[in-house]
Amino acid sequence: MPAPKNPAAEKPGTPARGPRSRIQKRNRQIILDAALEVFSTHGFRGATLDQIAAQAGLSKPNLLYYFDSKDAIHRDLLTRLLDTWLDPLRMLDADGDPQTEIMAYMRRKLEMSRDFPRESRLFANEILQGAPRIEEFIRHDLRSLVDEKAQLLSDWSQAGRIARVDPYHLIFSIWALTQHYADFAAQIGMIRGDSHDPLDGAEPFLEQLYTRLLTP
Amino acid sequence: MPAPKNPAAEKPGTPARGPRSRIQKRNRQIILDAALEVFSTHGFRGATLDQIAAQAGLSKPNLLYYFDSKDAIHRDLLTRLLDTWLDPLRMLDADGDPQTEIMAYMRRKLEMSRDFPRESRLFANEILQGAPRIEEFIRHDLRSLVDEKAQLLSDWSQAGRIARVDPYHLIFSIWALTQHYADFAAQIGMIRGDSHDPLDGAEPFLEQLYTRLLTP
DNA sequence: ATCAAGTTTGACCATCCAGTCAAGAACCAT
DNA sequence: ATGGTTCTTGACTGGATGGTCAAACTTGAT
Repeated sequence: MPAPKNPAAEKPGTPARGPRSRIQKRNRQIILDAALEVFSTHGFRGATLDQIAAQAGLSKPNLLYYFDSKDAIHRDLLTRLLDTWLDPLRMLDADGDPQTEIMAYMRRKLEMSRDFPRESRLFANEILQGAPRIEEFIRHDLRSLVDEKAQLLSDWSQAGRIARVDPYHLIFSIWALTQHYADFAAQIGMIRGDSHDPLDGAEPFLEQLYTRLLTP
Repeated sequence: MPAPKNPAAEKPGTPARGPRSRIQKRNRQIILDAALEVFSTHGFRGATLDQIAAQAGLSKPNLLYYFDSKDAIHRDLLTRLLDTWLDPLRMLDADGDPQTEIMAYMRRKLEMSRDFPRESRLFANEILQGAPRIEEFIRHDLRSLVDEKAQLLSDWSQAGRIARVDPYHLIFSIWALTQHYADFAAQIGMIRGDSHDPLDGAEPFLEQLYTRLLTP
């Protein structure tokens, strides 16, 4: 009298906390990487499981052995992304030198565009669609962090340690300028030549820009 | 013996150059407006004809009476968009005062983000997906325009009429900073409060930023 | 009023796509 | 080697979606 299903061995997805075998770990990573590639360029609805499966070199049913659904893959990617998305801004240190700190923040964000352009595009896709899946994150985690750091920037500004600038727009400008190099890389490549690194020259330019903007 | 089809009266779409009746003109406009709304937030594949039909208050077959296909609607929107997308940069006048001209360009782009945020998001969606449908436009029209204006900026820079800046990154920075307010409006709204106008304070900030950047 | 052209739609079709399932293949502890 | 577990997949299903069509309705010139 066999049980209708193996009771303990559910889908490895959500219930089993950590991937057990080496195969699990490896394949889940392969799938997430393939899915990041596909979701970041086609958006959630524009991506198909077949595309992701092909990209991963696995069969579609095999994807669904490792993840409960297309949505679960996407959610997993977003969760991992958001975990680290705030870090650069979090590191803005109230005790450091204002200009140095802001410059370092800009540089960290630029590095993220260089090292994780697909993650940036995944995020951009989500925001473009009205951020339905990460609304809570933005309204709470991101908002409170931004409010806190804007206050810090405002204090620095008041104290004359940086020029008088609107702190929110200062933060938005860093987001816009750095993420642009990841999100619009296709356009930049077509304009400057595809062999050209889109980020070439970006850092000196942004350093010049923010030095001039922030110096009191 | 009626002809199997009315021979001259094809689909009003491509063949008939201009919409004839008042109804044609009105409904095509309604459809394009609805489609812009839906495509700009969901992307091409994420949008459905049913969504567009509902938004337009028309039936799905009726959409397809006015346009040959989903793709035709999208193509029409993009074509109309690209027609005007270059205008702000085109207006950058070699005979004007450099700082005034660049500032005016920035302001025109910011106005476009204010007045046509959906068009900006439609464009952003297209670029995020690797610009498959507008690659030719970018590689030829946009690229040659940017090259030309970059040369102009470079000349101004060499002549000491503006600070020494990388002309390409200067242009990209204007794109990034202005389009961000349209493309990431959802995020800005969630951070600053949805009742708050996302663009509030943007113009003074950008004026300050570019004044400081460009003054020699 | 009449009728031909233009407009609208319910019903339908073919394809695509997320997700299922049962059977088979690979793995691994003994 | 053996047997239970984990992994893999071909074949399938149900629903969504782009697009068709013929029949009906509306419009406007006469």
